[in-house]
Amino acid sequence: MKSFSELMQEKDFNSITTAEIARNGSVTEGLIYKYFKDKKDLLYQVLNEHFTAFQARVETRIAMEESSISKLEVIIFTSLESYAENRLLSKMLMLEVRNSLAFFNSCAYGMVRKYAATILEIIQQGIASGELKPETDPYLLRKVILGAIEHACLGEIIFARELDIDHTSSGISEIVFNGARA
Amino acid sequence: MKSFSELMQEKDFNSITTAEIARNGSVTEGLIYKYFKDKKDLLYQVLNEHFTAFQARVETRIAMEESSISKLEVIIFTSLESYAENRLLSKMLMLEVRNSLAFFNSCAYGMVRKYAATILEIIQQGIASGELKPETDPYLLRKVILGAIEHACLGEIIFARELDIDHTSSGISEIVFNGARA
DNA sequence: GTTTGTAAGTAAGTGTTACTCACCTTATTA
DNA sequence: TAATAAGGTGAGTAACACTTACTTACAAAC
Repeated sequence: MKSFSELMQEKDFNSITTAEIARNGSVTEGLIYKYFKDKKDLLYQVLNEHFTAFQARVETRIAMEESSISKLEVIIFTSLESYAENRLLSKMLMLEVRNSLAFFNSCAYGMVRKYAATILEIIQQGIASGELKPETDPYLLRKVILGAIEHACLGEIIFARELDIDHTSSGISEIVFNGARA
Repeated sequence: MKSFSELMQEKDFNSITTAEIARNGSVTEGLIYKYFKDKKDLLYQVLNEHFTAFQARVETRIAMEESSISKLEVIIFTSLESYAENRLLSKMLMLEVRNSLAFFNSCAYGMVRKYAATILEIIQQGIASGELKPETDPYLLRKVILGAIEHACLGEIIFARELDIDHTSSGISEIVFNGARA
């Protein structure tokens, strides 16, 4: 996993060969398959470690917020921050991970679900407390938030443009919570 | 392209072999490479046809709307409709196309840019006419809309769940234009 | 202190698959 | 009619993920 993570800093998933991973890790190719089902399984386990750390960071931060909306704002900000901090990993996540159905059975996807569950709970609390409109579909609001976060980073990640986290996260929050209509 | 489109109805991109495409199209493998740079180029040209048809449909419909917001609502609805109508193609688009940088140099991506440009123009008109808040970042609003559309379909497409177009599109519009805050 | 079971590790494959290339055949045109 | 290009072929090749038969290290159990 260490060897693979190192190589991920240099090149994308399909360009990394199992021979390279083995060589870089000073083991033989065969050994990889003693510990990992296949090359993708190796990737998913690396992602799982990353997601676990991210989830911990998110939970620490939202514990410090009072209102549901400010919790959601913190989630938006922290997500963007994480994308910006781990550009190569994010690129892999957005471009290469989802293209296999195996991902959706992996432990890494389990962490994604946990993250999504956290967001849903906050939204439901917000509706219950009257902060959010009672007619809001919580699942749909979650989708809009997650979609906005991801799409906001997509272009900047792919084309290696810099990402203004503050402007982007406050802009998303403004649109999602207050609406774009004048 | 016809042969490849047929196979796309059955299985995903990586599972379709060039040998199969050739056999199904009653030509030899070598011939494919006379007309297409590689396997992905073939995919991109199929996508390009699809995007061109979609763009035409969108433009016809928005020409019938007066306000910027209703034009954008039409775009949201039409996009969801297109995803729902072409589930396999959409799956490929969301899961398999983006994972290669070559896509971003393809003619298919050119159509995506055109679609994005259409949305941006409408947003800018909306700001100019006072329909949308003057402080709105048009690029960010576009990202939120596009991200919301895509993410709203993602789960339903991947896990083959049915997609309620009316509920989803009106829900997205409500959040994006009026905000979720009570 | 030897046996036994298992985990760690290896080297040499194999099968699949995208892609190439030298060559043939049919149409077009000067 | 000859030249040229376009349409088409089939046998190959290189790369690469993955397998397998085998060896070594090293505990604990008897």
